[in-house]
Amino acid sequence: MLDLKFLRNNIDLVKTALANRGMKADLEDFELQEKERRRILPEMEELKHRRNTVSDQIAGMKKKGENAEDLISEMKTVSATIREFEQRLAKTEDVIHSILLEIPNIPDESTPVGRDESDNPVLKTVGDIPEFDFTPKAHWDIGEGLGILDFERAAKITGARFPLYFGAGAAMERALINFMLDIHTTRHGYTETLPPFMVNRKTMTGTGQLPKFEEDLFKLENWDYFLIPTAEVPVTNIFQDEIIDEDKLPIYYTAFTPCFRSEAGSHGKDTRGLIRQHQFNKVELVKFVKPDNSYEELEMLLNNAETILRELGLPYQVITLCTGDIGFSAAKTYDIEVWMPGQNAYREISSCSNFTDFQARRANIRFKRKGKKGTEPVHTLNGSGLAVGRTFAAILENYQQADGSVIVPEALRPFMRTDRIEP
RNA sequence: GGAGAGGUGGCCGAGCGGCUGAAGGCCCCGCUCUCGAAAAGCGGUAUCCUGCCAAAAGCGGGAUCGUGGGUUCGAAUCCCACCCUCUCCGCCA
Repeated sequence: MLDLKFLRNNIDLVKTALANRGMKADLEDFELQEKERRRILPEMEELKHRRNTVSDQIAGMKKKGENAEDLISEMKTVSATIREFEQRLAKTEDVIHSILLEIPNIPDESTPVGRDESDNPVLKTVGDIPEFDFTPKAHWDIGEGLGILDFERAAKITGARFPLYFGAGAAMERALINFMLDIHTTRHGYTETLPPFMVNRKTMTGTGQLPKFEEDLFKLENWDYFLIPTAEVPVTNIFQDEIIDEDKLPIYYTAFTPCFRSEAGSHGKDTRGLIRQHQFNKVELVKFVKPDNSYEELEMLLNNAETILRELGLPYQVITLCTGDIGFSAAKTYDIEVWMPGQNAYREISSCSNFTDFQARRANIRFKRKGKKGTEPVHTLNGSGLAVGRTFAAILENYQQADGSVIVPEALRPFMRTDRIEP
């Protein structure tokens, strides 16, 4: 959410930002409603002021045993008028608030202007792409060949786009989760958390999934609860409506959770394999920081996510998302894309973003500077560290052997009972 | 599911129709005392919106005692609904 005063004073800047994102919002209506609000407000407050002073007066008179009937009857009509003003004000404030909730964050100056994903510049490429003296297979063929993945039975149990792991496959998924959490907690200074996997509407609004993107979420019947699409949602909202002490910042949290996404509008995309599932596992990194250095923190966060890929020996590239491709709540985003030999392409495996004060304002997460008056919204950041299912797929494809077996990356071996997965 | 208790400032906790943005305490920040510290003493210390102001500071106004309604000239205090927490009983991983 943008700051009301900021928006009021920078309408043109916001218009440009929206145009760069290829979107528009009803800023004309906003200006109209905001003008209306500021017309009603002083009138109403003046009446309330009168009511407050006269009520005191009545109290004084009653104490002395004087008759206050005239004042009381006057205040009856004043109160009725106030009630009318309040209703009108509530209406315009509702409209303003709902417009505000639908305006995306302003991209940072360093976010390149562009139309869509084809305009995302590559920032760097890391690691050597493996060479094969046979035609590398896709991970779903490898996994099914090894008997560690079974999409057909998963579809029987639930439906399309659900994973089912067996044996060494299930063990490797678990090993990856432990491996990632261990690195982030022991080497990168994150505190492990294990949050709820369902959240309420307010929490979903806090991070920006609602109100605009409800169709992307799974919602429970008879409950106003949603399955989380990422741990970002429950973890960022840990400090919802709180004022954090300045010396507690920065706060780093990591969390393993399953993620649930309806993938509305992705029909026909990535229909096979682990890339696009309704349920997948992810280790997430979340930061609460002071505004002063949030972009430095983003670089560190990106590096924390990259570490996992480097440790696993997986080749990848980092791209900067352009204004046309960046998410609703983000001001700047790096995507990490892992090399998938079976598809001869880089595929997204992590997304690291600085949300600046956008989520903090929605979720009302503030901090207080020592010796200074008032509060400020914190800056929130998050990134996948990493998407576990996609990491699993990347390992199968990059470490596959001619005989159909898969070598377990060295860093992962302490977490597994084997150094090779064989049929 | 049944019975009861309760939600007040950063924290603890009093208030139960007007003089209460809210006693008292703690935390924190200044100052005094001290070579310095501790202790003690004094003072300050909520948030949001809004007017004056280029802005900051400051001053003025409004709002906020779980949330939303209601009663009243006036509500933290009374009434209704909802949410949440705790205790006991039942059920259950």
